[in-house]
Amino acid sequence: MKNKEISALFSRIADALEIKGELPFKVLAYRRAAAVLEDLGEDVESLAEEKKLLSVPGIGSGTAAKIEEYLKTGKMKKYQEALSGIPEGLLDLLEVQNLGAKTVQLAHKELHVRNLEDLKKAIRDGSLAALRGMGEKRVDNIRKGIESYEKAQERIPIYVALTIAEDVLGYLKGAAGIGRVSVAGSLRRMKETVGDIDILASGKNGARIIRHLASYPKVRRVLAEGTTKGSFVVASDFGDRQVDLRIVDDGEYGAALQYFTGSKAHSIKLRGMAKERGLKISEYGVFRGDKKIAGRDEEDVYAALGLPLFPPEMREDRGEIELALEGRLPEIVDYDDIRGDLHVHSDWSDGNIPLSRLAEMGRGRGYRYLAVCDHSRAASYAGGLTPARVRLQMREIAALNAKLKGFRLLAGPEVDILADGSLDLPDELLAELDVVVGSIHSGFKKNVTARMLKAMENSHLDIIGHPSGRLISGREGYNVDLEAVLKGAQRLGKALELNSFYDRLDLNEFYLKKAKDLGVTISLGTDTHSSGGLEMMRFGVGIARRAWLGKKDILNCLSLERLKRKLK
DNA sequence: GCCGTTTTCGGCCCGACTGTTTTCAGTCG
Repeated sequence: MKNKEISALFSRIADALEIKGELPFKVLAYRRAAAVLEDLGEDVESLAEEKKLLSVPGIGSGTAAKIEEYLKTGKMKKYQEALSGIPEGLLDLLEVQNLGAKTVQLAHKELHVRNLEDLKKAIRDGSLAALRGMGEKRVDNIRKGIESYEKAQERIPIYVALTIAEDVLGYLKGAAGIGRVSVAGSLRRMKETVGDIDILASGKNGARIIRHLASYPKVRRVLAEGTTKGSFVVASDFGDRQVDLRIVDDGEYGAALQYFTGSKAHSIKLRGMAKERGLKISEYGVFRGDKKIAGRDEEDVYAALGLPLFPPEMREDRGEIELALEGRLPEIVDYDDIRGDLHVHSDWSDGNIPLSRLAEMGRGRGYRYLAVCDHSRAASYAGGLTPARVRLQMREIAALNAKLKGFRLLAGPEVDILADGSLDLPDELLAELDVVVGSIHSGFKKNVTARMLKAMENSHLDIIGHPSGRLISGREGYNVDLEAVLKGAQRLGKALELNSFYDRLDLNEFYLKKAKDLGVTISLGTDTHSSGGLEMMRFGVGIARRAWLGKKDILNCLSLERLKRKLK
């Protein structure tokens, strides 16, 4: 897939044009094209072959031609042209907070700044501060921007972001005069990683609420502090992270929540629609002329445009608005539709929770079942179980189940898919188990596609675990053709896992969407190894919702009885 | 550069905050 590659080119073109002072809308168009490509589920190359590039919103005749040129020749003339006269290191400066194209352009023109080192020098010797429109404070802010840029603030995993956000939310609720309060932004939309943490609150005295948060002991630095808006650096177990807080009147809360939840593309489309209908949407409400017609609740804002209240996870401008207008918005899975967890480890292999405790934890969450999926012997590093140990564990599970009412532990190892695609436990044993998850744990680059396909030929296998093998924190994943695996799963009637551990979220939302389109069933498992692990289910469901999966697409929305029928 | 049940030309989301300015420009989301 060359999606990312081409997206990066467009992004660089946008940066270069912006520094050169090109028409802002042109820059925006390249940015939009880059963002669309980055987020595109389809392979841009196959789209180009099928002559469907123009059907992608944000791709027009200009960018389509450039994509085709690049696919054909490996080059893009516009790219060379845009970057001519721009030193390599200059574009990177746009990543620095508080430093935008205008200032970069100025520093380049007046001081011949070519890269970060030059910029730092210009700050040190005072030449930057001496430029027109600059001054001590602006330079100081740029210096701080460089500081955090050099700390290479990567994107924040959703689990980390939500932990910090809920901590701040708890503190904010103690503020005098505070009304409603919620997370917003990409965190509310449950993206797998977020850039920053957005929180919205309503209240009469915004300045006081913002001061309240500024005095939170975990706030290390106040970046901005106004009457409606504040930015803070908050300390956490996961490092310092930026939290943005906005305060609005309670009567504007719905409009503000809609606006600050985004996504940007979704909101821009709404604003365009509003304009067509003689309305105006802002974070303060929906207006006809000077008259406010909605704003207190999100639902009213959407209703003013004849739209339903979209689940935040669907607000990505991926066709949801058009479908809703036709009354065909799909119903997606809810957080409490999940009847059980289909991937947890116990202290029999590399987990640290006894079976009896797992059963209590599962029941405590209102589940009807929990699949105990300890590793098989090939995963020796994880204390993988031999066939004899598997049988022993099955007996203990049966004994526990005999004592449980309305809840079952399911016996189901996470069996290794070996180098030749066979499974790491004998067929006659697999036949006796409730559920069989097959996963790759070694040989990430070796014939992974063929091995997975062969494993799926085994009639005892039910689910392929973490099919891509990627870790969000930085492991690329298997060398695998997921399209082929999806088609194999469709043909052989197997389920694929959505591993819901926050650093995996594997399959990702794009392949999940494809799975849904192919009618492939998805199984949600948290890959729990320790206490708190079951909580990861919310991230899996969040991603499932982003992929528009419904109850019927998900194995563990089934009752125990129907699940058992489906598995055997 | 993209886009169109008002348009193939002429629009393109819009407001807060900050710092530099005597009324606004840059940056951000």
